[in-house]
Formats: sequence, structure tokens, C-alpha cells
Amino acid sequence: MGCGPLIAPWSEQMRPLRQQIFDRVRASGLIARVQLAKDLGVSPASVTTMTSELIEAGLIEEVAVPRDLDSGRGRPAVALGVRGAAHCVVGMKLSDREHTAVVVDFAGTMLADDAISRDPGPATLSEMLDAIEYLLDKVCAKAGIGRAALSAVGIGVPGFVDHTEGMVHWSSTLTERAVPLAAVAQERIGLPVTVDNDANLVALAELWFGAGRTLADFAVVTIEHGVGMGFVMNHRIYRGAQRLGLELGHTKVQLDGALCRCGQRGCLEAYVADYALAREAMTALNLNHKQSPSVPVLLESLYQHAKAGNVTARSIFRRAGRYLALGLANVVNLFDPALIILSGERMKYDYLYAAETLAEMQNLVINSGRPQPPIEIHAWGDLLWAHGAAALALSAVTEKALTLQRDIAAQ
Amino acid sequence: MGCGPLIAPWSEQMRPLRQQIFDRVRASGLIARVQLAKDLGVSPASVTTMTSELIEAGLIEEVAVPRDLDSGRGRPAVALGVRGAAHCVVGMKLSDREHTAVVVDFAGTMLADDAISRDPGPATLSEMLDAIEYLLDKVCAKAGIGRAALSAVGIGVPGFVDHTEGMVHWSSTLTERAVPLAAVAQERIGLPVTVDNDANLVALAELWFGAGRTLADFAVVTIEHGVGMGFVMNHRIYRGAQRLGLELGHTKVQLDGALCRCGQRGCLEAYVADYALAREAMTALNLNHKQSPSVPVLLESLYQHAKAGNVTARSIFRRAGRYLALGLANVVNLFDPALIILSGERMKYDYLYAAETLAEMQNLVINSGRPQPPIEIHAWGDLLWAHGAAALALSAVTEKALTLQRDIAAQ
DNA sequence: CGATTAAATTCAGTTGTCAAAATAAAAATG
DNA sequence: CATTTTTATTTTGACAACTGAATTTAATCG
Repeated sequence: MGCGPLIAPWSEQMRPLRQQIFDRVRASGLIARVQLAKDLGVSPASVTTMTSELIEAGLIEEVAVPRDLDSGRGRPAVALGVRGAAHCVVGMKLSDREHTAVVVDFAGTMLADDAISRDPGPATLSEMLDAIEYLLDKVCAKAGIGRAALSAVGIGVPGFVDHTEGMVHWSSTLTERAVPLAAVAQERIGLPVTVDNDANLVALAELWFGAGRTLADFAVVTIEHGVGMGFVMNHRIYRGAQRLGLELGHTKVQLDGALCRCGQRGCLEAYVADYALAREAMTALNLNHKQSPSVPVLLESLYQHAKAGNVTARSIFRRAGRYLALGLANVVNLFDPALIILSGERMKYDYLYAAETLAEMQNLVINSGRPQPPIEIHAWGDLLWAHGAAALALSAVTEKALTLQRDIAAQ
Repeated sequence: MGCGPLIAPWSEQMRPLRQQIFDRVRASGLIARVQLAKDLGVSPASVTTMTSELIEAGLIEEVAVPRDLDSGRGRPAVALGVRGAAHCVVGMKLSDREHTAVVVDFAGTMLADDAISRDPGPATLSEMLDAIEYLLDKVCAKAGIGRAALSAVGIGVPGFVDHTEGMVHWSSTLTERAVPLAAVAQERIGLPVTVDNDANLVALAELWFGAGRTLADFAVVTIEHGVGMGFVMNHRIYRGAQRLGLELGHTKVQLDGALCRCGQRGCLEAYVADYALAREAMTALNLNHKQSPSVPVLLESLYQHAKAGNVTARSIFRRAGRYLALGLANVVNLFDPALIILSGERMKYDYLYAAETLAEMQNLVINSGRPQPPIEIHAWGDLLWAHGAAALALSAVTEKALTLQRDIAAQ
């Protein structure tokens, strides 16, 4: 009886004009009221009402712009911008050998950044909390503000993270499992905390600050200690039904293939992640376990050997590149994104994305007669990831500020 | 300057209450006004206004329901239902060896179905149009209505189909390429025509009539002449940036693997589609090309041999099953759907989804500690696909009817 | 200094929605 | 059988969001 999808009420949330205007102002940096009205397709009258409310609430402000020289006639437009001073947030990326943090104001301007290094391997929850608190205070000091001046903190962790629940089910940086990190950290530092998977952070960073700002659908692939992926669909991060994110690194590229640290065989990660390259490097460079150097040192050495013409070293990168090509081709075949962004520290080993590799990828994508998605390489470091975490915190703060303001306006 | 996603105005279309109410009525089959108000979270007053407009327009109607025996007190609710007689549409699935069609009324009730068989292989556009017109009149006659009583026709075609443009870029059933099928067919039969990829149709059928009605995100995998996939995300078919749909059949499961009919190597399809099984069957059953039977006959024979204990025949299904497991595991790892539906005629060869295969799949999915998505096997035939095509036509008609009604209400 | 141009604001009117009251239709009760 | 209770629907008046048109403001141009 009956047919058609049973859509839950408000599953498709309509965004109130207040939020549309605010988002547009922040996205544009500086924008005049007329332009806002045109862009959003609403009357100038509505824009006036909404913006004056937002100005009243201290969320946006009129900004004096130096004379616009070329076009002259008529009353000059006054630019609106987000009032940066309204809020400050911290974004933090926790990774295996470094924790990075940034302080960002409400307008998205970076006020300070900092990082602390750490010993690789998992830490206990209390150690992690100590590190978070220490880094938080350090970066705040650098920005010249107190912890109390912050409105929220966003934290990115590698592993299985449930953003909506604030739960870290498993992470390579934690000894414990199923840690409600958002709640625990919030308790510890006395500020609202949002957590997410680190690959999603890069996608968020690209969506907020980078190449993805004008795209509805794109994919971000990160290659670091593991291989991660974030997918933006209809301007929003897609997290899947279990909300643990997408596991490109553990898609199978070979039946009964190489052993992965997840315990399975044939995972993409087992061919292209840094630990996979490192273990082959051990063999190639004829090292035994007693003399094993750190992974970055090992990879650097492998890279130098490959550059110098060492055939074995080259073949290691070559194979990794071929499997990466296969993995990316599958992403294109399955998601058909408008853009693929390759990100992560390891992208500096250009063997991974040599012309050869990219050409191979083109050949593995089904030829539908349409152009293939462009691929961009962003070898930016941890700072980008931390920016993503800041975006996470910013959107939380923004939502709170706007709904609060709506309630005030309502009564 | 500026940060945050630049969302196009109305990219996130809010659905007007009129449409929400209509959709809900159709989805529920029969529903009282009070229940509508509760489900949609709006006041009964609004429901009254909207429903009386919709009744006025002849889109829905009050339905007399036999006494509700158990619950008694109070004024009895009057049920509302879609007025089936308001519109009729035809859904049609064109495939390699058969064309299937259904007539469906505005409420989604099937009035008639029919099919014509055809010789395998591509046809010219004019042959295809002849077949479409012939089948259309045949199924209309069976339903006892004239062609003029129809409001729209939905057509599903295998291959690269751009739904929004109504363009068939390539299809195994057409000799020509880049055919604007929607426009051409519309011209020929004098009715609005919508076209889509056949895998998307199955997803649409599940979304409108089947297991997907209550789910926001799920995947449908079809195994027939090729391997196709449709993905529903947030209650809507995801088509990708190029709008040609998702090519699960051409994801690579083996570097330098088996040859696929697309010309590339290692495609999933080259291991599990019927032509892949058929070519191995030729070898296994020791046939030469002169005596080659048709693909279904060959597969049936292979299946019988496997059941009878023929080791070679079994190994063919076994390998296909293993690669299918790998392909499905990748879908889970990359999309994390709430449900996977396996559909298609070939699903009757249960070797493909033997307990063994499904178990293997479980082992290939990354273990995040969360339960894995359930898998359902729907071996329903072409009728389901045609229903999907009907849903396609229905949504087109509905949208037109509702916006028309809005405009009338407005002036 | 007017005339012109374009941005921003004001204001009256329309629309969509709701809360509350009124009305309607049944069962339960005395 | 009339009255009360219960629940569904409709009516009504109010309100908030938004718009169109007119008005005000702030600049340039002749």
C-alpha cells in the first residue's frame, strides 16, 4: 500500500534566510547588500532586515573599503563582512608523530599556529588529554588570548571516528577503544569539543578554504600513515550509514594480496601507505630489524636511491603507484567526482603521482566519452588538516550563534 | 578572502508543504489528516488548507474506509489517498533480449504489464523507436486505455545515460552513439519521455516500491549482461558529476586481469557478468564456436553441471563469487550503505551468493566494530525494472502537476 | 548647484503558517 | 433517548517572513 520514498520530516532541512545570508557573507569575505540580494535571489528589503539583525547581534559588521576607483556613479555600496572578533576557535590535528593546532577567528582568519612532536605509537587517553590541553594553551598563548576567549575546539583523529556521537571507536593514536573523546575533552578543557576523522578534516578544509569551495561533489584522498578518503556531496561531507567515514585504504585491490595492518589481505593501504613502502624498503636496502631507522628516514633514503637509479627502489614506488592508480580509478568509476584532490605529506614522493601513474589511472577509468575529473596535488602539511578541524569548530559555533540569535529575535 | 562553501542559491531546494503533503499521502497509501499533521510536524490547520486545495485539483481524494472496529471513540478520521485516475504513466525497460513495460496509475497501482522479446545485439534507433511504439500500444491496449490517456513515459536503457539531458551516450542495445533519446521518443509518441540508466531504475524501484522506502542511503547492485549499480543517498539517486551513473562493473579488481568487453582488463564485470561466465563455460564444457548455444542456455547448462558436481564448472562459479565478494566489500568500504540489494535475473544462480561468498565478503570488509550492512537478494525479473521506469515517469508527472497547481493557486 | 545614478531603507500588503476556538461525528453514559 | 466524552476537522484571527514600490541617502557628472 502506497509508494514513493518515506522521507522523514525535515530530513531536507531548509536553511532559514538568516543562515543563508550569514554563510554567504562569510563565504564572500566582503560583500555588499545588493550583491547578497542578487546572489540569494531575495529582495533587498529582506537583506536589510536580516543584516541589521546580524549586525545588532555583533556577528557581522560594515567594513569601510578604500574608494572603488573605476565605477563611480550612484550611492556606493557598503561592504559587509563577518566580525572576526565575535568568536575564536581552535582546530587541532592529532597524528602519529605530531600534533598541530591553529587559532582561527570567526571570519576564518588564522591568528596563530603551533605544533608539538611526539613519539610514534598509541598513547593512553590521559596522555592524549594532557597533550591536547598543553597544545591548546601553547597556541592560545601564541595568539595572545586566554583559553576563556575561545568558543569551541575541533579535533581530528585518525581512525574510526563517529562525528555525530563524538566517539572514537578506534584510533592508531589511542590505546583505548570506544572513547567518547568529544565529551571527555570537553570536560577536561571546559569548552565545546567536536571530533572527526582526519580524512574528513582535509575534505572540510578544502570545502571551507580551498579548491572545493565552488564544487558540490569532490573527493579528497590522503596518503600518510594510512590511506584515507573524504567525500563531499552536495556541499556536505558524506559519512555513510554508520557515520564512520569511507575506508578507501581498505578497499581490496588484490585477492589474497599483501598483508595490511588491519589484518586483512590485499588492501590498497598495504601497497601505498608509508608503512607498506617502509617494509619493502627494509628488504630493498638490506636492513635488519635491529638497525631499523624511523619511517620518514627510511622513506627518504628509499626515495634517494630511486632517484639515483636503484632499480629495486624504483620498482617499489612503481608498484605503489600502479595500485594507487587502480584505487583512484575505482573512486572515479564509483563516485564520479568533479575533482579529486590528493593530499598528505607523502605526496612529496612524486613517484606516487608521476605522469606515468596518472596516465595509468586514466586508462583504468571506464571511458564514457566524457572528460575525466581533474586531479590536484596538495602537498600541504598538517596545517591544512588543523584548518579543517577549525572549520569543524567554526560551523558548530556558527550554528549555535545563529539559532541563539533566532530565538532572541523570536521572543 | 572569505571561507566556507559557496552554496548556490536553492541548491538545497526546500520542498513546499504542498509537495511534502502529497508525497506523504502517496507514500502512505491511505492516511488521515491528523496523522499527516503529526508526521510532518505541521498544524492540522495547514493540512486542511493544503489537502482541500489538492482535492480541489483532483490530485488526492477522500476514501471511505470500512469501519475501524477496535478503536472507537471520537469523530472517525477520514482517510486520504492519491486519486489514481488523475494520471496514467508507462514504464519501459529495454534490454538485450526483451523489452518490458507496465502501465501504472497516479497512485502507483499497476494496471497492466506486457513484454516483447527481441534478437540480442544492438538495434538502430529507428528499430528501437518502432519497438517502443509497438510495446506502448500493446500494453495500453491490455490496460484498456488509449495512448492519449497517458501523461508520461519512462524508459530505462543499459549503458551510459544522462538522465537530466535525456541523452543516451552509448548503449549495448543501440548502434548509434549520443542519441537524444528522450527528445526523439517524445517526438515520435507524442508524450513526455524521461530516460535513465537501467541500474538506476532498479534503485528507483526499490526506493518507490521496495525495501528502500524507509532508508536514506542504500546501494543496489544488478548482475545481468553487465554489472550495474545504483546508489540512493539522502532519499535521492546519486548520479555523479557527469551524471552518467556509477560503474561498479568496471571497477578494477585485478591489475592486468581478465579482458572486459569495455576493452580494459581486470574489470569486475569480466569475472562475474553473464558473458564472462559464458565464455568460461565454453571452455569448461568443451564447446567450439560453431556449436555455441545462447548465453542463457549455456549458463543453465553450466549451472546444472556445477550442481551435479562438475569441479571445473563449480570453480567458474566459485571464482566469480569470490570476485563478486571483493566488489561488494569495496562498495561497503567506500559507501557504507544501510542496505545492499542484489538484483537481476542471474541472481538465480545461487552460487553467486552462496553462504561461502557472503562470508568471504564479510571478511573483506574492514572491521570497524559496527555491524555490517544487511544484504538482500531480489531475484525479481524485468517487471521490477519497468516499475522503476514508471516511478521515473511518475515523479516527472507529479512535479509538473504540483507546480502547475501552485501557479493556479497563486494567481 | 541641480540632475543623475545606484544603494539602502521604509512601509504597506501578501503569503504561509499556527494557536485557539468552534464545529462535527462518532461512542459511552446515565 | 438525551447528554457527555472523545477525537477529527474546519474556521478564525494573529503573526512572522518576505516582497514590491516608493522613498531616502550618498555619491558622481555636467
